Amino acid sequence: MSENKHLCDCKECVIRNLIFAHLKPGEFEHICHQKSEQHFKKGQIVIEKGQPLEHLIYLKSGLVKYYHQTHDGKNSIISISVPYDAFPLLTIFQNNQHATYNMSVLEDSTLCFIPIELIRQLVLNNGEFAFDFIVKLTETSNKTIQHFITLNNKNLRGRVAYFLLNLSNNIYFKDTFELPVSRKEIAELIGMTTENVIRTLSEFRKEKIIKINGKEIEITEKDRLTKISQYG
Amino acid sequence: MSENKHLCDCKECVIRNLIFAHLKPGEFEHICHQKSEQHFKKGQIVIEKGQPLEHLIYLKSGLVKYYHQTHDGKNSIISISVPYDAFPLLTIFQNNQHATYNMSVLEDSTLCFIPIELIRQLVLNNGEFAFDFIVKLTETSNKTIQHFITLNNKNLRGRVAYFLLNLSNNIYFKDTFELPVSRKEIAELIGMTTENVIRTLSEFRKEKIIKINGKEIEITEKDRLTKISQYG
DNA sequence: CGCGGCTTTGATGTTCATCAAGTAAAGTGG
DNA sequence: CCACTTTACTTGATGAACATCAAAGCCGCG
Repeated sequence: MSENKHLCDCKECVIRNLIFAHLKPGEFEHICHQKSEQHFKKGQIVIEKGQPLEHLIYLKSGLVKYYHQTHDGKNSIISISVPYDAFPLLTIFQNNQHATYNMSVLEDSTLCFIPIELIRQLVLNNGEFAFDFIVKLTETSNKTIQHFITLNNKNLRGRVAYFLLNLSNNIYFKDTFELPVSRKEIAELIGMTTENVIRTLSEFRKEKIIKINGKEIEITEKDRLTKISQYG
Repeated sequence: MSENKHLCDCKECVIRNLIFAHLKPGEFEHICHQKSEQHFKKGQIVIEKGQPLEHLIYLKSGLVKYYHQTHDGKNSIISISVPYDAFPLLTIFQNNQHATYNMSVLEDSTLCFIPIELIRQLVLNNGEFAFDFIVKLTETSNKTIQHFITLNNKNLRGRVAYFLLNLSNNIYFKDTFELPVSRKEIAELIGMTTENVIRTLSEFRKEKIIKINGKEIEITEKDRLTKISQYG
């Protein structure tokens, strides 16, 4: 490629290395010109179940949740996504292009919108891209299914422990961190009531397994927490 | 293609219309020569979690289950697959080619084994195939996730009703049918104990919503069953 | 014909959701 | 910036839903 005054900022984007690793230069430019970025404020709803879906919606910065709402208004969080997570891949290419889940923003976030038609063309014309796409899709799908299986085999203490350990080991990579979500959202994610999330956290505090200061959590006895999570 | 004495029997196979709709003639022959068929008897295990996975394992006839086993030996059934179901797609192309779930046979079954490498080549070289593959993958994944969400939002009566209606409406397309699984397997599929599955079925019988004769079920009051499934 | 797995029902206990009530924190409008 | 309102958090008490335990009948299979 020759030099270009307006360097496409997609080139800096980490997504590139995740699902766009095998793009040819022309394809890359194309995406860059058709994509758009949008900012959302905490709490804003990005898309609701049933709405027409015309873009692959990717998280550049911030935090989002995908959730399901029952007829009586109870929410179940299916996944909380950090930037460059592959979960959005699961939500496109399905029954006549309508959103399967609700998506809203947990923190102020920047989202990237890429027309689905563009992705479809890439799949059709670039085998390596298609393969990468499938691998990511499979991994994400299995991770999500595994999440549900795991929860169904744990009691309340096990679930809360599992949630805390997941944050510590897979997201923040340290033992002290800020909870990115409310107690209510924890409850919706791990399938219990808000009261019982709080109760269980308090128990852990009294048992000196964790320290709590508002949204700040410090895991002081990771071994015990791990055992509780494994439950037996 | 010129005439061929040994017509490939894949040509008759329904799978063709599901994920192999867009194969070019040469590709088709190739699959046909590399695939192999195997018969399994009721109860036999086809593959266990962690074993190397070298084939896309497709169900031609019979019934199989994919399940997860906890450390203390309890099973959760993730999916029960009828012939030509797309669930097997979810199980290939993942972390270094090892099985994610256990797979065993619920009835005497015929399975078709297609080398994964062959599928990979198809994805790389045939964009339409890749696209079909992705759509099926997405649909199956969402159906499975939906299964878990649905269960988590139902009480025991709702779950059993949902299970029966699923068989009646989506599998057998009639109101009288043979249960293809034991009470224990129903329990493992919808996340409750065997005793409570039986108890709930008995309740429905006493309430004259269904008739039971061993494994034969007749749904006599589908409306009420549907309401119970919707729960509220 | 007897053994083991599947099925069924009842009795009991535990886990968890629900209800209630109060405190702390965080928006909101004047 | 403060009064006001709303939302988030916390703890305790209660009851319902469900798992577990126990015991017996049934069926298929060697």
